[in-house]
Amino acid sequence: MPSSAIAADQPDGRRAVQPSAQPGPSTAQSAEPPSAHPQRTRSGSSSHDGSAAASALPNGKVTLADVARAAGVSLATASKAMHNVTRVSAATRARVQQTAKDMGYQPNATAQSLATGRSNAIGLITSDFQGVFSTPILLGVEDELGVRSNSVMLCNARGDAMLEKTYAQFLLSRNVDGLIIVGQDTNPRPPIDVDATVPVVYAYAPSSDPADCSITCDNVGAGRMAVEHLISCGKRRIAIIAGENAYKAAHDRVQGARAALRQAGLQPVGPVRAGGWSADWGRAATRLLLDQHVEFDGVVCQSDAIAWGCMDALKERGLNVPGDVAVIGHDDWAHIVQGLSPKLTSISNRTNEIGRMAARTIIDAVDGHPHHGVTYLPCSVSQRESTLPLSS
Amino acid sequence: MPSSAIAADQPDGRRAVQPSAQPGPSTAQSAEPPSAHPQRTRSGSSSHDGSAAASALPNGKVTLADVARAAGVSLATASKAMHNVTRVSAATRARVQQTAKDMGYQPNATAQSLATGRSNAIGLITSDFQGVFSTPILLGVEDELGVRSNSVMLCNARGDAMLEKTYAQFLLSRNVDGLIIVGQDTNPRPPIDVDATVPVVYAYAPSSDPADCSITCDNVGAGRMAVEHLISCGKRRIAIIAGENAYKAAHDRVQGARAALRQAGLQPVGPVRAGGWSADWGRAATRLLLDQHVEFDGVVCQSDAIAWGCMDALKERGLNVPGDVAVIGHDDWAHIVQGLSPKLTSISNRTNEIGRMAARTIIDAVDGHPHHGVTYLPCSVSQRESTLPLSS
DNA sequence: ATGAAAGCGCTAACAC
DNA sequence: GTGTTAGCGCTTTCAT
Repeated sequence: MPSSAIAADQPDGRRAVQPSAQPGPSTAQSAEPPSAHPQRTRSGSSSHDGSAAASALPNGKVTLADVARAAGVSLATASKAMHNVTRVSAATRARVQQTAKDMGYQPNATAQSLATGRSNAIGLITSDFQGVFSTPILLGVEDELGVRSNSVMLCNARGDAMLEKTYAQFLLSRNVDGLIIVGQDTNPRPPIDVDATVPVVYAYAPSSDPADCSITCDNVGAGRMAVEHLISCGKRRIAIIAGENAYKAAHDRVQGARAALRQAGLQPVGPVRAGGWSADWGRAATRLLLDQHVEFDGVVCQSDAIAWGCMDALKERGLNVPGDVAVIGHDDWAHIVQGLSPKLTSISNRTNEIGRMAARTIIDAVDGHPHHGVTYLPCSVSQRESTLPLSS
Repeated sequence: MPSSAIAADQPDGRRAVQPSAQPGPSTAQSAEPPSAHPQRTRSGSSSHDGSAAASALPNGKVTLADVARAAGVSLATASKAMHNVTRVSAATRARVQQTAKDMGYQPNATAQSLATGRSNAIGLITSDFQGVFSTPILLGVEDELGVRSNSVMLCNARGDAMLEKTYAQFLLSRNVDGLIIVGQDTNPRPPIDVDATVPVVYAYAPSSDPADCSITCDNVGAGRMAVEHLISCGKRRIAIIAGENAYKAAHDRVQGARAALRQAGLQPVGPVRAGGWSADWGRAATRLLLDQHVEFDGVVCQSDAIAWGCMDALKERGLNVPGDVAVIGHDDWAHIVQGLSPKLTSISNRTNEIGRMAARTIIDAVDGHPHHGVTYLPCSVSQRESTLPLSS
C-alpha cells in the first residue's frame, strides 16, 4: 500500500467565486464588455506545408469548392474524388485528395446531411436521471458509433413520457438516422408515441410491443448463474434476498435462481423476500434470516448494495465470508464490489455491451436490415473473494 | 422495512439468445430478407383535425413550402410568420402557424443550420471511461441545454489526446456552436489542439491556459468545509486521510483543511498521508493511525470510499461512529454514502451544477459574451449520520 | 472521366 | 406587409 506524506502548509490563496445559491453567468449581465465575437482558441496551424491555400470562408473554413478550384477541377469531380467511388481517374482522385488535405479541408456534415438525407447521427433518449445503468449503455453506444464516424445526440427525458415525445420529435427534426431509447430498469415499457420515420431500438427497458426491437439483459439467466456459481463453490444451503417487488428484474432473477436450484435437486433455504435494492434492506433481511435460525452457507443478493448490507450483518454476528457463508451480488457496480472486504463476486448485466449491441442493431436497421423482438443478452459472473471456494 | 414473499416457481421459459462471445447483428449477415426500408413505428396520428393537408415529402415529412402553399402565402412569408419576428400581419402569422400545426409541420433543423450557420447544438467530449464524475456533469449540461432546445452531441475520447482532437474536428464539421470538454479529475490539462472557431469551455479538468474558460469545483474550499463541519460538531482532534498524491484535488483539499484548522488554532492530528482513493487505502490508513496511538475524534477522508474503509477499520477496533469518531467524506457518491451505516456525511462537488454552468457559459459565449479564466464552483456539505453532533 | 446544373429545406436581403 | 431571389455546402443526375 503506497503512502506518502503530503506537502505541508501553503498560503490559502484562491477563493471560490460565484458563491450565490444560483451561480451562473446567465443569471446576471456579464460584467465583461459584450464583445461581438466568441472566444477562439489559438494553437496549431494545420500541421503541413503551405501549398497554395486558395481562399477560405470568413469563418476560416475551406469548402469543397475551394479545393476544386485549387485542384483545377469542377465541384462535382471534386466531390466524387473525395468519395473514392464513382468513375474518376486515379490521377485526379489523388490530386484532389492531396489538395484537400493540404488545405485542411473538412467536409461540412450539415450540408452533406441536407443533400443526402442521412445525418450519420443517431438520437439517444435516456430516462435515467441518476445514470447508474444508462451511463455504461450510453458509453457503449458511443464506443460503437464513434468507430463508424457516427455521432450521438443525447437527450434526457427524466422518465417523463411527454418530454420523451417532445425530444423524439426534436431529434427527428435534426434528421437523426435512428433512435435509441434507454430505460432505467428492465420493466417493459410502452413504445414511444411518435410516428418515427427512422428505426427505433429500446435498450435495457424493452418495448411492450413485440414488433419493436429491444435489447436487454437476461435476468432469468443471471439468477440461474448466481446459484450455479454458489453450487460450484461447494455451497448447498442457499438463501435468496430479492430486490424490489415492483421490478421485473427481481422476479426474473428469482425465477432463474429457483430453476437452477431445482435442477440441482435443491430449493431456497428460508423464505425469499423482496424489499428493495438498498444496503439497509440487505442488513434487515439478513438479520431476519439469522434471527429465524435459517441455516445457509451461501446467499444470492439481488443487488450489490443488498450484498453489502448482507455482509455487514454477517460480520456483525461473527460469521466469516466466504468461509461460513459465500455471498454473491447482482449488477457488478465497480465501486461497491471493489470497496467491500472481501471483494464481492457479482453478476454483471453487461450494460456496456447492451449499448454496443443497440448501436450495431440500429446501424443495421438504417442499412435496411431491421431486427424485431427482444434480444436478451446473457449476463456474466465476475468472481471475486466473497465466493472463493478455497475455504469452503 | 417493507418485505414481501416473492411469487414461487414458474416454468423457466425464455432463454438467452446470442450467447457468442462477440454477439451482434453486424457480425454476421442478417438472416432476414434485406428489406429496403427500415422499420417504422406505427402509432399516434398527429393529434389534431384534418384541415386540408397538402402534399408531404416521400418521407411523410411536411416542408415549410407545403405549409406556405396551403396557407396561401409565399415561402418567405411563411418563414417569417413562424418566427414571430419580422413584420408580418397578425392575421397571416396566426393563419400560417395554425396551418403548420394542422399539417404537423416540423422544421428541418439541418436546413436551418445550413442556412443560418448556427446549429443550436453543442459538442461534448468526455475523457472519462468510467463516468463517475462526468455523468452528472453531462446530465447537467443536458438539463440546461434541453430547456433551450439546444442539443448535445456526445463523444468519448477516453483520455486520448489524438482521439480528442479527431472528435473535436468531427464535431466542428457538424457545425456545433460550441465545445465542452469534460475531464475526469481536477488536474489542469493542456488545451485541445484544434483551431476552434467556436467557444470552448472546459469542465472539471480546467485548461492550463488561463485565457481559456474553465469551470471546476473549489477543492480548497471543500477541504476547509470538511474541517469546519467537524469542528462545528464539537470535534477538535482531527485527522486527515488524503487521496492519491498525483491528484491536485488531494493537495487542494489538504490545503483547505489545514487552513481551517489553523484558523481554529488547531493542526492535523497525526501525519497526513496520501495513498489512493480506495476503501482499501482507507482501511490501511486508519489502522495505521490507530496502531500508532494517534488520538482523534474526527477524521476527514478525501473520498467516500476512503471513508468507507475508515469506518470499517474503526468498527473493527470497537470504536463508535460518530460517538467516538466522526467521519466525513468527499465526493458525495450516492451509492456509498447511502449504503454505509451510519450514513456518511460528505462534501459534494456539485458536478451536476458544474455541468449546468458550463452549458450556460457556452451559450453566453455563443451569444457573444465570452468568459475567461477558471471558475471555482463552491462545494457543499451533505450532512448525514456519520457526523451527527448529538452524541459527541 | 469530367463538368454543368438542379436541388436538399430553409433564411435573409432586397424589391414591390 | 408580402413576395422574389439568392444562396448555405454538398451530392447527384445527366450531358458532354
